[in-house]
Formats: sequence, C-alpha cells, structure tokens
Amino acid sequence: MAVRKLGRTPYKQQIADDLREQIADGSLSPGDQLPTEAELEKRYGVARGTVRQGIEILINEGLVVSARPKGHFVRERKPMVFRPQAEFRPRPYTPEMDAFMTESSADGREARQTIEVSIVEAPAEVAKRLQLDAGQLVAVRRRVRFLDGEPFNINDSYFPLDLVQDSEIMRPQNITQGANEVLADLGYRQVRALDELYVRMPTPEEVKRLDLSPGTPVGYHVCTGFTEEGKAVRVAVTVLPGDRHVVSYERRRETDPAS
Amino acid sequence: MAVRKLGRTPYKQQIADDLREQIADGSLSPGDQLPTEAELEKRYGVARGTVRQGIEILINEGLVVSARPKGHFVRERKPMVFRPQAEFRPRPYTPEMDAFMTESSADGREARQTIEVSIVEAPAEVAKRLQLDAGQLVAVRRRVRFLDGEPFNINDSYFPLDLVQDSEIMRPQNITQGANEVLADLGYRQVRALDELYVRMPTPEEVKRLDLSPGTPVGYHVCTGFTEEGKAVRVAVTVLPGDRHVVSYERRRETDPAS
DNA sequence: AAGTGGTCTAGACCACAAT
DNA sequence: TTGTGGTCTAGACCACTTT
Repeated sequence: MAVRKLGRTPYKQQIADDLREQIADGSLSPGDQLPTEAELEKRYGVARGTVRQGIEILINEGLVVSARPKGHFVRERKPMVFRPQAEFRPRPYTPEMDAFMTESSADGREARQTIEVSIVEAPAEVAKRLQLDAGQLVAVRRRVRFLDGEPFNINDSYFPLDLVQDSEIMRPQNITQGANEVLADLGYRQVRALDELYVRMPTPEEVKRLDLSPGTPVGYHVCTGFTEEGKAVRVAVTVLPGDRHVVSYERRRETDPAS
Repeated sequence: MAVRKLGRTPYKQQIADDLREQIADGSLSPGDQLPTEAELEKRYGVARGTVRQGIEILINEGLVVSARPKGHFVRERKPMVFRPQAEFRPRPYTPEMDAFMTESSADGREARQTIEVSIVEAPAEVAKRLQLDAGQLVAVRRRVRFLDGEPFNINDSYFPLDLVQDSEIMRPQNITQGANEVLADLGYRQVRALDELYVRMPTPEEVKRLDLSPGTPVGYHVCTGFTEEGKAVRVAVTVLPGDRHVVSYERRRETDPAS
C-alpha cells in the first residue's frame, strides 16, 4: 500500500495514478467519496500537501470534484446532446418557447432561460464575421439557458443593428417562432451557415455564469448565418460546458463526380 | 503593487487575476516570459508556494506554459482548421498521401503520420456504433499525425473485420485513395455519417501521445459511417488537441415545407 | 464540537539548461 | 556554477457543515 520510492515518479503523480486507476476499474464509482486527505496521508506516508497535489491532478483532469466541506468525490457526468442542425429544422408551434425550450422540454426536463437584449459595438470576432467595420453597432441577445435549474449553456446572438431595429428580436422575451424566422420575415432568410468550434478552457467569467467546476473545458461554437445573396446576417456564439454536452450532427455524401 | 489584504479573495486568486489582466491588456504578450517566482514573491509579498498556486491557476486555464528551467511563458496559439467534411470530398490523386496529408501539405506544412494496423476486440464504444456484440473482432488503423514535426492529432479507424480482411486497409501504409474509397470498392460505399463531438480533458495516455501541455483540453470526435442500406461500416475516433484545432463545417438549409 | 477541505508560510532539496 | 522551476515537508489557521 505504501506508494513511496519509485523510479523517479513524483509522489503526487503516483497518488494520482493510483486513485485514477481505482476510478477506472470501478473500485471508486461516480458519486463515491474519496478517502479523506488525512486518510490518504497515512496510506501513502506523505505530507498532506503532497496528497492534495495528487488530488489536484485528478480535479484538473475533470475526474474528481470537491464538495466542501464534505470531501472529494468521483465526478458524475450526464451530457446532453447538442444539435446545431436543430436551428434549421422546422419546429412545432408552441407559444412562449423557442428551439431550446422546445427541444429540452421534449426530454421531460424543466427548461428556462434568461434573456438580455442590448446594443453594443461589435466585438472584433463578431464584426469580422458580419463583415462590419470595427466599432459598428450590433444588436445582441444574450441568453443563459437552464435545465432543471442548472445553467446549461450560454448563447449570444448578434445581428447587424439596421436589420433588426424595432423587430421582435429586440424584445427580451422568448421568440415564439425563432429569431431565424423573424429575420426571414424581414427579408433575410438564411440558407447557409458556417460553423466553427473551438475547444478551450473557460474564462473566469464563463466559470461564473455557467457554474463550472475546475477541470471542465468548454466548446466555443460560432455559427454565422448567410442569406442566399451571401450576406452574413447573424452570428451566434454558444458556450458549451464539456461536462453537459455532446455536439452531434449528421452528414450526407456530397455530390461528387467519380472518385 | 502590493496585492495583499483584499475583501476575502485568496492571494493566489489575486495573483492569477493580476497576471491574467496583464496578459489580456497586452502588458504581457504571447511568448513573453513571466516574472520569475522569486520576483513575484517580492512583488506581492507572499510565500513562494502562494505565487506558484497563482501561476498554477493560469496554467490550468491554458494561458501560461512552463518551460523548465527557463521560466513561465505566456502561451502562444496557432490553431489549424479541422474539417470533418473533407473526408467526403473528392480529392486530387497524389500517390502515398491520404486526405490528411493532402490537405496539410496544401498549406505548405510538412505532414507525416505513423500508422499501425491491428486486430482487436471492439471496445464497447466502437462495438455499439458498429452494431457488433461485445468482444467481436475489428480491424483498427491507428494513426498519429504530425505537422512540422509536432504531433497534431490521433485518428483511430475501426472496421468490422469481415469487411476489410485482406484489403488494402490492413496494410500499415498510407492509403492513396483513402480508406473510404477502398471500402466503397469492396461494396460498402458510405453515404451518411453521424458525428459526435465530446469536449473533455485528455487522458494521461493522450497527453503523452500528443505531447499536450497542462490546461489543454481535447475534442473527442467520433464519426460513424453508414452505407445506403444503413449498415455501419466504419467508426473513426479522432482526438483533437484544443490548442491546435478549429473544427469547421458548413450547413445548408434542410428542405422544409413552410415555416 | 468535530471533521472536512482551503489557504498560507518557511524552509529544504532536487533536476535541468544556460553560462 | 548559477538560476530557474519542481517537489516535498511540517505546521498553522481558517471556513463551512454536520453532529
């Protein structure tokens, strides 16, 4: 049981490896409490700081969470599916609900979202994709979505201000038929979208808004929608906590001659 | 300059926040060295351990890397685009190259990959998607791809053994026209693919194979290819380091009546 | 009151690469 | 040889929740 003295692997590594192994082989199941730090101190014969460094490794791998002051626990995961394609699908009419709400409540979960609408200077990232000059104004709908009371993802949608001024998009409420449909009614039907997905660690702000535990990376999904004429009319930025999402989509073979 | 005594934010947090701020506002640019630990110790008036904890936070956010024993540095990023759609596109004929190699060298970078082929019992994850029973045998092509000498991603492709036995897929060499084409020649042309993308921290094994630095999450991309008849004939698992990739794809509006 | 983890200190020794 | 960060120890005090 003593884990000291080995090749030249640091103790903290050995401790992390040992516990990770126990998680992998089921000796420790999701939801189980790890031995207390005091206990591990004795088991491995090292100082408390070293035990903590070992646990720290597992926390940063997303395998363990700390529930103070109860102890450390093996993390449980229950990702939900995220389908970018859903945005383009026709949807049933359900007043006071938009795509997210509709999809989610279909799963029998309690869906809710907060909405803020404001007018801001386009962030560089957005301006570039909307083919605007830096500093031009855009309308933004910021939403935080909750599922069963837990924050689930962030979705900020940007629109060129002149397109949506005075439209339903500017009102901080759910849009029954979806913002895309409103945009279409205004003469800007989107027929094509470019999706980009980045994988990175969250910013401190994202950690707060989404209540992320350490070791949780996020997907950063940027979707730019274009009209038939090739005009970019919408940029949607979605932040997807890795522990709550699977991005899923389907593809069909492109028409390609031969080969 | 002294950062002590504040509301009740831990010193290590204040230190991390201070340095993060400097990175954000450009006082510290990508590639710059951070002040040494000894220097920060003096600047903030705390013990070295506390300084290290502050830096640790930034490392786990992926903002800082340690280049021992030179010092800590602001991380540089240069993601490359990853396009799942590329697999389905017709490609120019270039002997000894497959999709990855072709795409990459088009960018003027030196591409290389290692290939191992073996026959294994299907891992549960793969068996499920190939609609096989647990423990059935599959052929797997494991590749590690390098760009300019750096490991770039891992791609493991699984095929039901009976489909590909004795085909070119079993040989540990580049497949000129692509494995999908070989499969098509064998009578299993894929017309549809289901993509799933998970975002998580890497396993220690992935860290080693891809030489990831701490604070680097990965995208875990599982692509299942189906024939016209709906038979799953291929599962490709790709591990994409977040600091080297952007996943990108395009969508067109699905044909939907009205709404 | 007891027990958990969270933070911090002070000091020690080590490995590694540049000088 | 020097200076960097990496590891480890021993001990202290704190905050929070449960008992």
